[in-house]
Amino acid sequence: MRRAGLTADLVTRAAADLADEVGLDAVTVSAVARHFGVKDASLYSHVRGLADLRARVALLAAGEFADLLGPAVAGRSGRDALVAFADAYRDYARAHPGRYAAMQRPVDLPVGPAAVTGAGGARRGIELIYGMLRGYGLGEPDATDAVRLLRSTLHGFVDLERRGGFNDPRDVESSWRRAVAAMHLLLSCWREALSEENSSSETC
Amino acid sequence: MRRAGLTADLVTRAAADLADEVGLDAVTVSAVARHFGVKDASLYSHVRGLADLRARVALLAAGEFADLLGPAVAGRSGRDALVAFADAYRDYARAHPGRYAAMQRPVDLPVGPAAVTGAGGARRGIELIYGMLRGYGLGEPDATDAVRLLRSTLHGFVDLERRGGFNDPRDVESSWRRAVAAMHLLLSCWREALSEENSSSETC
DNA sequence: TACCGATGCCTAATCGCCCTAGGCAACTGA
DNA sequence: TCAGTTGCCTAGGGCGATTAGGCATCGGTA
Repeated sequence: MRRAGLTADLVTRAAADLADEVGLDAVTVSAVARHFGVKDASLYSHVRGLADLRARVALLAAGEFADLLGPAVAGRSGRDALVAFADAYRDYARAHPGRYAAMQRPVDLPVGPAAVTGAGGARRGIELIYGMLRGYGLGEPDATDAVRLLRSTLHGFVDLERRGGFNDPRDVESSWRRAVAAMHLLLSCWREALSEENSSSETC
Repeated sequence: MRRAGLTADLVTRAAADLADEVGLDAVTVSAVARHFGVKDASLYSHVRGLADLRARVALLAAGEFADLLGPAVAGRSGRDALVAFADAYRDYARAHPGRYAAMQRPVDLPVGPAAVTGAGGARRGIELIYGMLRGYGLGEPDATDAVRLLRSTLHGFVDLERRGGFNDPRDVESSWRRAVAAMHLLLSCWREALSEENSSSETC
């Protein structure tokens, strides 16, 4: 009987692709097994179970994501960097909805040494934002607040868009560009308008 | 044998409470049945199935949510209204994570006449934001873009917070206040800084 | 009060998926 | 060539979703 030649990596990659196609919730051990023409039980030699599989997809995605965002901002700064970062962020989420969704849930289970590389992906992503913001000259705790705001807006927009939350006929692309422009404006204004003291000012 | 006296409403409410306790994903027909001391099959007289149950929870939540947000902004305007709205939004999401999650997924299945009231909840929520923004004097398409941006940021923040996405020691409350302040600043600036033409200006 | 129809809840049964245990065959390297 | 490793399989238990069909319980009516 021919062997399918599975490995944890192959299985993870197949699961990730499946997630992008049919949604993360539809990713099932059985479905992945079917994809390889193999019985469900066979996957358990490579993956601990469903939770482990999902965690691996999350780590894979985080790595890919960071690998994509890094080059996007490399060599740019200020507004250019922000726009490139934001667009790369949204593009990835739209091209890989399942992977993106997988990334969102916290990875509880350690998955071995590969976890280091993968978890590094998530961290790397955050670091990238911090680095990007350096150009806007923010110190702590402003930088943390700004990163959180930026992450919230990017994630929120992408998440609402993915779920079909924008029904108005108005072009979503334009709304996105405006949103990114707004983020740039905000980051530029931050020190004057949003720093600790004058948090109620209208210095616009 | 005593009857449990179930109704679609009771079942929905129990499912919503369960979702808030253990997470939306853990809401199962069996679990809700157990809660009533009843067999799973019995629920199918009141609810079409799991998808229907989730849809009902979503509609219930949307209604409650709008009922909460309305009073929060009533009688306020400008920054006050925005802060009250945002806080009510976040408070609801934190107090009712399961209901909030249920609201996020689109309701595919019509659930009968009750759907009208419920779906009205979602619409009402959006209308509220539009109304609130009226104070900032935005016309179309600025208003739509601004609503989308505001929704994105609020949802994104709340979603990241719920998932434990904020790890830094820096107080999340402060970050939230800054984020809301930032939204206010943005809405105030919008016409000067973000309207169609001068989308690249730094008029801050 | 006695009856009757509606309907609430049950049993029985099927299916899909998760997961474990144990076995045999297909690869690997000596 | 052969022994050990390991990949995939069969067998089986458990749980959740869902359907079909039955009986008891309820509300209303004569």
